Amino acid sequence: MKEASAKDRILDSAELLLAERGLDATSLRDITSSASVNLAAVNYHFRSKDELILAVFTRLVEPMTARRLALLDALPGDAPLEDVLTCLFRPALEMAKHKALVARMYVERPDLFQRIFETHLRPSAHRFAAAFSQRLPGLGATELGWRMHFLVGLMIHTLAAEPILRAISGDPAPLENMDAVLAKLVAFGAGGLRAQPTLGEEPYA
Amino acid sequence: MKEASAKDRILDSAELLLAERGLDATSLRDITSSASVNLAAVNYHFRSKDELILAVFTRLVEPMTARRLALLDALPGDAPLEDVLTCLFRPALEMAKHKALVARMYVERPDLFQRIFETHLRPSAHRFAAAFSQRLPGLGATELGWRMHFLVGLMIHTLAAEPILRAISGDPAPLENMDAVLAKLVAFGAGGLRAQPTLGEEPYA
DNA sequence: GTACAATTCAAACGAACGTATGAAAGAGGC
DNA sequence: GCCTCTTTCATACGTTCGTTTGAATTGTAC
Repeated sequence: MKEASAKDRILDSAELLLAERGLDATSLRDITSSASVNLAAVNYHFRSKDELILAVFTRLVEPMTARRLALLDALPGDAPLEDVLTCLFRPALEMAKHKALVARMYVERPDLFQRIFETHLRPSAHRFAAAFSQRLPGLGATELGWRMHFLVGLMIHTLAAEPILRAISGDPAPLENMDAVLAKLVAFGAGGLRAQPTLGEEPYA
Repeated sequence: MKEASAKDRILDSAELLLAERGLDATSLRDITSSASVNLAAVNYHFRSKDELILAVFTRLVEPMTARRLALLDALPGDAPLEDVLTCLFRPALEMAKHKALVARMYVERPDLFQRIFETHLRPSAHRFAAAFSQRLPGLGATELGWRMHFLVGLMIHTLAAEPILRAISGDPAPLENMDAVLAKLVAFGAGGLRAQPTLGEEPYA
């Protein structure tokens, strides 16, 4: 049993705590004491708290994107819309227990989120846009952009909502049954994508 | 032209700054200097920062709920699903320039959000659930609960996404044309609500 | 073993935060 | 005028934060 390096232990603890408590609310002291390393180790291995957050997020997003594209590539060309949505949603739901981090990043640090989006998310977004467009011939690029934006909303909200769902529903682990949640997400998303497009024109993307 | 009271000026400044910068990231000193009041005024008129946040949020949510119910009550019994969704979404989009506050509250302070939900949102949620259920006879209570959860996700995400949309699309005010956004939200939401329900059973609510 | 780089450590820095205090100023009734 | 209650004010308290420093320790190659 190899000991994990200090750098990795910091990443692990940060991933857990940042998702659990929030970005601002988690101090470097929380992280380093949880990781059993010295406080200064963060600024030695990473350069600042922001860079640490970025590293945590990158480590989380990179395999997710890879998995998404792998699933999409493995899909037959005539696969239904629902299957494409599954390729998009499943890897997000699979992200261990740290789903909330994406949502926190999204609203607390849009500046950092955008950096991740440009480098890791935008290329795969284009791939999915093409897959959707092929299956929704009546939809213009503008309308599709908005609808993909809505899909992101469904996803991020569901990832972030575990504590809320727990409080509201009383279920201690409402996202436990991943496949059931995934099925509901896919059904709703497909229904929304297939809706009759509106008439107004809006610039987007 | 009557001068606004210190209490109201604090609420106004807090509403603006909290939505703009985030809950933790906005200090009481930011708020009081923007409102041109003494720092101690916050702890005099409200008891703490948390109570101030709660007051800001309550002042925002109360008329929104009232407007929602008013719109819903004015709806003919045979109005289509889309009209019910409009009653739900329009008041949210109408909330001046401080829409992002709802989303920030949602992910940064779920504890405070839940207090607001219980007192101001849950009753109207039941009214809307009934309106939806009546128009979607095939949908069980569990499935409807999840789909309303998805609707909240659409809404909160759209409210929160202005800075992201601005960064991604380049449009300086992508939510400016409220009616167009509303139409897209309603179309997508109605499509999702009408989708074929999944088979799995999940406890909810 | 010795030299050199990489890592860890305890300790401290200045800044910013929410909150509290007690005196000063203002408003209204008499 | 004076008394009382409300509101404002400057100032300070104690805490926590991200970051830095310089010495101690560990690892590695010769």
